[in-house]
Amino acid sequence: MSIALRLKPRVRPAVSAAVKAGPDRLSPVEIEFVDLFVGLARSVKAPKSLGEIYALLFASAVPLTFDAIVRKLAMSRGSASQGLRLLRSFGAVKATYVAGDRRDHFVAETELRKLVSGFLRERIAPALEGGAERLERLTTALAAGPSATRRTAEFEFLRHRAERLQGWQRMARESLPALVKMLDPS
Amino acid sequence: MSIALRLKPRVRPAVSAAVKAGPDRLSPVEIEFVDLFVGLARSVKAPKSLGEIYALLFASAVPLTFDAIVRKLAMSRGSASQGLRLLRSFGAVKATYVAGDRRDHFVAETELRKLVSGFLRERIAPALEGGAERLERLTTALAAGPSATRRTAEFEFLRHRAERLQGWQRMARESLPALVKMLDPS
DNA sequence: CATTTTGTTCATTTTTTGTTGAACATTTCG
DNA sequence: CGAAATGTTCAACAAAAAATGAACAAAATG
Repeated sequence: MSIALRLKPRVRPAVSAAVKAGPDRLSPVEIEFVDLFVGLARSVKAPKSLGEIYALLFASAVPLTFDAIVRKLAMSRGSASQGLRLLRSFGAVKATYVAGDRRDHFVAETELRKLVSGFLRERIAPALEGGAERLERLTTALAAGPSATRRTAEFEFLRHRAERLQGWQRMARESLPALVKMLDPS
Repeated sequence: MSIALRLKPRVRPAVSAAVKAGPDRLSPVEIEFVDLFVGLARSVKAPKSLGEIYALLFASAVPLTFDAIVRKLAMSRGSASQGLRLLRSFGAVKATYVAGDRRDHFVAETELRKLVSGFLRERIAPALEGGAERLERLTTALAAGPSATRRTAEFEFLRHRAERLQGWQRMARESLPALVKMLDPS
């Protein structure tokens, strides 16, 4: 593919060549960034490719195109596409417009507050909602009365535990936003 | 195996039978608990078995033996063993002593504060440490000087980004404990 | 001691998750 | 319009993670 590019006769558009090409290999420093972020990704049990992509953007002073990401990370288009989608859904990456180039150009969002709140919004909040739903079902099943459970003491215990779960939910709804707020200034 | 048990002639020891056996099937309410906790486990990308075990203990008024867990959840001994180990490492499950029974008896820890702090201690803290280590390496690679990177502007940018990472670490070290503290009272 | 009970380890199998790449839109350009 | 550029989707493949169960260790029991 790079061969095809080279073979294609082109007028040298002064700057464009340097901008478009760039080295296909990661610099030592970039490798360190990638290494670091891949480690972080793994620790959150996110796909490695996410870490790679984010690292590359984090370490880039200029917005990078889809193609640049694919080339520099030697990664499939499919992974890049899906990785970028996820990163965007988390608000960890933004697409910026670059004049004179119809391709998307991506930039890393580096504000910790935004990253965390994106993570909470996309990963944690849904789980909490799902939990709330199930908790209702549980309460219903429980409300079927002591008839469902043999002894009343047992029944009372379960009711107590269900309440404990509600307490957890309340805590989560209160303290997670507080945590985000805590990350605000420097 | 269950056949072998049945074939083995036994004197009925009055109470012991009921204590030892218990229903091998989950009650509808227990199923709801398991369902809920398996969902939570998945959302944290923890193995399903963790959720099952914790749910069972959470919904049990009495400490359960290893064997009871294996039977009620119809799960392999291997999974139960590993699951319990992990849960204990998180402080989510405690082993209690029960007189006249040499087997371990397990109870769920239900204080959200303890669960979260265990999670942070076992899963997040190590990641942060690893990150710190890599960040040092990165800083070193960067300190190799602008010589390593072509332009000084680029170099300055990378230095800036590395500092940003240090900021993240500081934030994490400060706010995570604060979050735990926030979960304390009711 | 030999035996049973209780639980752990670990090689293997199963399941889940991530990656790849080619086919398929869609848009731009000449 | 036809060709090229740019991305996305998805079926097939690969890698990683989890579950299984039999072999093993340790402790208690008789």
